[in-house]
Amino acid sequence: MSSDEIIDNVFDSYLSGPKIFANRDALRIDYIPERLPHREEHLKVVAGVLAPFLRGQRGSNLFVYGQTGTGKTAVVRFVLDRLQSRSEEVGSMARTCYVNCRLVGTQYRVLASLGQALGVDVPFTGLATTEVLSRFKESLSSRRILLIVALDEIDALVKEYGDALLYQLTRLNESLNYGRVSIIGISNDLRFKERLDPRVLSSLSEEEVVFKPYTALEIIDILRERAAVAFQKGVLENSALALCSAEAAKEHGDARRALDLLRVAGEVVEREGSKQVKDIHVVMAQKSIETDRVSTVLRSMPLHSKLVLCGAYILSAVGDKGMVTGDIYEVYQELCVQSKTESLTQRRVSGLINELEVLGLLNTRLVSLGRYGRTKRINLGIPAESIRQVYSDDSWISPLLNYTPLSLRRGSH
DNA sequence: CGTCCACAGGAATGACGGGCGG
DNA sequence: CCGCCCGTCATTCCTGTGGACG
Repeated sequence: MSSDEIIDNVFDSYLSGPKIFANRDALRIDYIPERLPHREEHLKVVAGVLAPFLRGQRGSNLFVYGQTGTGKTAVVRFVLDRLQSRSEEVGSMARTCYVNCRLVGTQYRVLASLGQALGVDVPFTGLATTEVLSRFKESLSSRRILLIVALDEIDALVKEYGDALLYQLTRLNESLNYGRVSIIGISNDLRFKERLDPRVLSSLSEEEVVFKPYTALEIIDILRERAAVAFQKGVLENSALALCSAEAAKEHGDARRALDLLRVAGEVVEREGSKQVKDIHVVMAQKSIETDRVSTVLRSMPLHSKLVLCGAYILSAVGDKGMVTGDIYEVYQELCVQSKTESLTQRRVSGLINELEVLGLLNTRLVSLGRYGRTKRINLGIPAESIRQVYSDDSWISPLLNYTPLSLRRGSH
């Protein structure tokens, strides 16, 4: 069979197979649905805070807090959309602007996107931040605009750059003759408030909404709404849907996780050419999401992290469980010799081990062995097999997978 | 009961690379 | 295009520490 034929076969079987999705996008996280089940109260609060804008008055600033996948972004964007269109109907000067701080990146670019929302021309670069700010002010003031700024993942911005920009924005109204600004800050890290100047904090959280995680039952309702749009009729089994929500509920009620799971399950079914999404597909989806995650980090890690992990892999295979930092460092150094790489210091490797732990690739526990020192006991956080699998087609690492450490060469110890 | 092991992990400093402003 | 600045990664040097051993 020629390559062309192979490809055509795949395409054909895809096209001729049963159709699973009606509108796959409805399961994506940036999709704004028609209804937001179990967020009626929050919608009311947010809409209430913003309502004064339609009468040309400034509403309060608002701080929205909640863990990932609790509907913060969806609720805020939903209300902003409605407000924008109502505002145009009644001819108010209220405008809205939504910015994801983490995606946009820097203070400058956040400010630039605010400017663009007003139609101000801001070059990608070249202007001082204060210059952008004053153009922004000028535009607000001259056109008497009431602007609602939603800053999503605001914690990322503050973590990187401090609260200087927020300070400017919260104080903007004092120096404006006409036009007003309100801020909606969205964060999933409550501790980030501690980093704020008290003046900024009190101004930002004039009003506050906390989004609690969804319960498993609530997630079922959400999935049902989305699934009705996303899937063809009769394709999705109820129990599969319930399983998705149960799994997501385990993870602090993360609706985003549930939607991902459901989408991937649908894709699994599509690929294998079956007609229905069943429990088994959800389980497969879960595995596939996890292995995807693991194999991307494993592949994208810097070389020395790979070598350290590889050392841990070798030691764990030897079975001599109870490896500690020193053991890994020793093997790591040998691996460096093998691959003709300069080795890093123990201090650094100790840091790398901590990073690997954060990624969930290693489990570590601080232990004291008394007379024999104080160190970290380390285990693999993922199956050894997945490490072997991913690294066996890495030309740098694969020759090292079967290396035998010197300490074991003569069979002693 | 004090020692002292084998590290943990903080602070200061240096090398490097990439983007920004002029 | 160049110099400057800033962030990241790494090194060096350091102080801290739980508990078995003597």
